[in-house]
Amino acid sequence: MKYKTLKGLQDILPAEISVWHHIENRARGIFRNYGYQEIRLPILESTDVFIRSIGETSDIVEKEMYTFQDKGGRSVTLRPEGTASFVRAYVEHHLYNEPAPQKFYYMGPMFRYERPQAFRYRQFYQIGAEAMGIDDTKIDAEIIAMLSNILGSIGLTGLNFEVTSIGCKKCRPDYRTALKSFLGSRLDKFCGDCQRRYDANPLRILDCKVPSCIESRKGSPPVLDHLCGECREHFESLISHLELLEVPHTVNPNLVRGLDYYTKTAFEVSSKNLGSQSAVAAGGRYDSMVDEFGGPPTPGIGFAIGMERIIPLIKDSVGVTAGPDLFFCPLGAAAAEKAFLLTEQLRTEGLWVETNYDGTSLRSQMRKANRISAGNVIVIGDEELKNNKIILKNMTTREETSSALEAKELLNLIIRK
RNA sequence: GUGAGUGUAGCUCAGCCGGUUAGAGCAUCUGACUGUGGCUCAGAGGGUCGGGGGUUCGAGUCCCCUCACUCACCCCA
Repeated sequence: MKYKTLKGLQDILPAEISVWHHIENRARGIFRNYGYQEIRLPILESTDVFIRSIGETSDIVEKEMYTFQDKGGRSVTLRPEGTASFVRAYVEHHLYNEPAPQKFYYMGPMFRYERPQAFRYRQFYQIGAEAMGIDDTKIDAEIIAMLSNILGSIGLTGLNFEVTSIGCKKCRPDYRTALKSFLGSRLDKFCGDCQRRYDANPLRILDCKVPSCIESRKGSPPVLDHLCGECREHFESLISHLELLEVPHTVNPNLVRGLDYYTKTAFEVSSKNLGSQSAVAAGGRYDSMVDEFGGPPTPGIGFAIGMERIIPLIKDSVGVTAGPDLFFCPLGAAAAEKAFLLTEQLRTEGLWVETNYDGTSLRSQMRKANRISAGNVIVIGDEELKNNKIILKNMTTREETSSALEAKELLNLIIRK
């Protein structure tokens, strides 16, 4: 085979598209109820947009971006996630001047140059939402409730909602140093990965699954105890609002975000029914990002759902698309011309109609009609042309109805069923 | 970037210790008292055995290299 998709990229074929439509349609319905409006953003951005927001030392920026030079010598990058592009657009178009909260959603592909594995691709699709301009935790609880409703409406069950607070620019550095001083004294007891994490991302050590690391980190200072007054209050308020809305959730202080821009609220939804890539959606608050992009200080919160992560969980329960309303089986050249014309006429009237294009036997035409799940079949031969009468056969009930060989009458006959 | 596994028909796979024209099921197409589908039966098309090199009288099978895919680690939706 000469050409194939690039590593980690995939074609989405008609056979699987109904699952995608199902998810997108359900999500759109819920977004509407919560007042979120669609925004469509470019896939390509100036590289700085991502470096500045996601963080220079994050894994995404350090080794996962599709970055290249355009013909003008500018460094551009295929977006590895949606929020940075969104905030750029939010500031560029002064959307903060609309009444708060401003609420947006988007759907589309993201790109990360990673080694592909189960449920992880280099081009992957996300459905994301962003709520801007409100720092009250009602908006946090509301967006998590909305996420829960979307996932439920799509048909997902057995999900685990985890929430935490990762602090803000004031208290996070304090916690980081407190944690490092605790871990530093016993670093030799941790695995190689954790020793490397000590400098790169010490919080990640709290999430390591190696048994000796779990043992060695016992007694480490709890994150939530090191939040500043404002962040602690915010987190407690979030929990009480989640309880008010009856959104099921568990507090996981060791949730780690790979993006630098998050502040306070962070959350993640995972499924036990996936492989090691168990996160199906994740998000959090980003209260200083708009500011950093040159806009007025504006709080924001958002999430993204990973399409490829939820599709395997529901694909068996989503029905497949049906076949044509009508299939013509013409016998002979004159009948084929007539069928061809009627096909066109009935299509313009709103029916899905197919006809046969070659002169094969009736048996094989019927086989084809059956194979493509046609609802009805009409055989046209010399008799039918001469008498201007045909018989419409319903392929599921085998019931036969006679009719004139004329578009209007056929249309009525099929629509009535 | 690291580690392991797998590459034979469109799909799922069989192919013994190396041995003659490489098989099956499903799918596709055709046919079964020449105008009626699903079931059944018969037949046909479809393969440079991922690619290259080596060993051998002989390689789908053994060895080396390479490419691709898969899973896992890292990290993440």
